[in-house]
Amino acid sequence: MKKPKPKPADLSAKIAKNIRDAIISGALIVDERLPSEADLSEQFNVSRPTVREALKRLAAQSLIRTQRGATGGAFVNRISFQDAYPQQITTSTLLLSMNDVSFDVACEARYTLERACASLSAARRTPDQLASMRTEIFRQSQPALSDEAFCASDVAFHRALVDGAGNPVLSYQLAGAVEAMQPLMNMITFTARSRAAIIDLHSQIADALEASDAPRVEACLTELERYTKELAQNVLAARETRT
Amino acid sequence: MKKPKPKPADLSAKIAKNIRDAIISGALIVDERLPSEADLSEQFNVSRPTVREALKRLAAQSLIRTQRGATGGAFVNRISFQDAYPQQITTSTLLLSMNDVSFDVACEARYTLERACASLSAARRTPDQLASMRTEIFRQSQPALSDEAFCASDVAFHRALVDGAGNPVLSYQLAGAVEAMQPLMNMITFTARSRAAIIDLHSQIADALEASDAPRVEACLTELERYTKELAQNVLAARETRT
DNA sequence: TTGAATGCAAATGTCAGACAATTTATGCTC
DNA sequence: GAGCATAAATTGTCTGACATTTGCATTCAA
Repeated sequence: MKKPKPKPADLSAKIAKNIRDAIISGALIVDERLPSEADLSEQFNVSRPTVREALKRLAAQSLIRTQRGATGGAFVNRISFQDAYPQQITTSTLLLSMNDVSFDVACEARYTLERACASLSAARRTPDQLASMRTEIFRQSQPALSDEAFCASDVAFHRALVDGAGNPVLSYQLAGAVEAMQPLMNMITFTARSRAAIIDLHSQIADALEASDAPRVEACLTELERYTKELAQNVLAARETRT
Repeated sequence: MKKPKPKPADLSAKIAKNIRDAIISGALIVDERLPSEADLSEQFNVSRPTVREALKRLAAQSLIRTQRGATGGAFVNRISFQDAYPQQITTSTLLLSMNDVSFDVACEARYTLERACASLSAARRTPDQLASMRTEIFRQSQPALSDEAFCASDVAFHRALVDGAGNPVLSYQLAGAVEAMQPLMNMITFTARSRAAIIDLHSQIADALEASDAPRVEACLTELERYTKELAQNVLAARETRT
C-alpha cells in the first residue's frame, strides 16, 4: 500500500491542496489575486461549484479571502496571529474534549509551557502588562463575580503573563493551551476559600514579575498547578460519592 | 459598533459557524451523523450547493468527515492529535513566513518551549525514545547526508526529545514550533564544522537524558540555541557583504 | 434453506446554466 | 472638471439534473 490513507480524494480537495501547496511554497505571494472562479474551473477542468468548494476550504483556514465586485476575487491572505488564535483555540478545545485527555495531563502541559515564559516575562514585562495583571487580580477579588467571569479573568491574567515574554510566537503557542483549558477549569466550582488562595498566588506572581524574580514566578506557578490539580481531584471525588 | 468586524457573513459561513458551534458545545457528539445535505438545505432555507460549501469549510478543519452511499452522510469527526499536526504546522509555517518574524524570535520561542520539556523528558523518556535519538545522531554523523536530510533528522531528534515528556498535549503544542522552524533552519548551510558542533550537543543531550540530568539538558539546549543564532547571524552577515 | 446475484434507494459528488448582489471603471452630461 | 448613470466583472446563490457509491432487500437458483 502506497499510503496509509489512499483516499480517492474529491476534486475539490485536490484543487484545494494544489492551491494550498502553491501558497506554502511561495508560488503565490501575499495579497496576490487568484484567477477568477471561471478561469480556475477552466484550468482545472471542473465546474464552478467544485472550484468554489475548494476555495471555501482554503477560506476556512484563512489562507484566502474573497471580495466581490469588478476588481474582486480571491486573494492570498496574510495570516495574522490574530486570525490564527481562534482556530488554534477551537482545535485545542476539541482535542481535549474528544480525546479523553485527563485534567492532570492538560494541566501539566499548560503550566509547563507557562513556566517556560516566566524568566522571559520577568525580564521584559512592561508596566502596562503588570497593570493588566493587577486589574485582573482586583476583579477576581470581587465576591459578586460569577464563576464564569472569574475564570475569564483568570485566563486574562495568565495571558498577560505570557504576553509579558514579548515573543509573539510564544504568545500564539500558549494561547491554545491556556484558553482551551478554560472549559475544563469551569468544571471546578470555586469556593470563596479556593478563590482566595488563587488570588494570593496571582498577587505573588505579579509581585515577583515586578521584582524580576523569575525563580519565584516559576515556584508560584508550580504551586498553582499543584493546587489546581488538588481542587480538581476534590471535585471529582465529590462527584464519585454523589454517584 | 457592536463588533469590530460586522462582516455581512456569507450564508455558507453562517451555516458553518452554526454547525461548528453545535459541535463545540457538545450538542453534536462524536460520530453523530448530520442531517443529509437535502435536509440541511431545507432547515436553513438555502440551496444544496450553499450547504455543501459550509460542510467543506468544516471538513477543511477536520471537524466532519463525509461518506458516500446509502448510509453515508456527514459525521462529526473525532479530531486526533495526528489529524491536528499538519494543520498546526501549516499555520505555524505561514505565520512565520508571512509576518516577518525574525529568526531570533522564532528560535527563542522554539528553544524556550523545548527547554520546558527537558525536566519531564529527563524523568520519563523511554528506552525507545533514547534509541531514536541515538539513531538520529548516528545518521547526522554521515558526511554524505544532504543538508535537507540533516535538517529532517534534526527535527526527528528534537521531536523524540519532546515526546519523551510523555504528554501528548505538550507534543502537539511543540510540533508546530519545532516543525515550522525547519524551513528557516534550512537557510543555514551547514559546514562540516557546524555539523560536528551540533552533533556533539545532541550527544550531550542524549547522555543527559539517559542520566536523568534535567539541568544539563536545559543547559545544552540553551547552548544549542545560542549556537544556532550565531550560525544564522553569520549567514545573514555573509549575505550582506555579497550584496 | 442457504447463498449469491441483482436491483433499488439514499446519499454524496459533479455539472451546467441562470440570476442576484456588489464593486469598480467608464463614459456621458452639464 | 465634477457628478451621475451605466456597463462590466466577479462572487454569491439558486435550480435542476446526472453520476457514483454504498447498503439493503429481494429474488432466484443450488
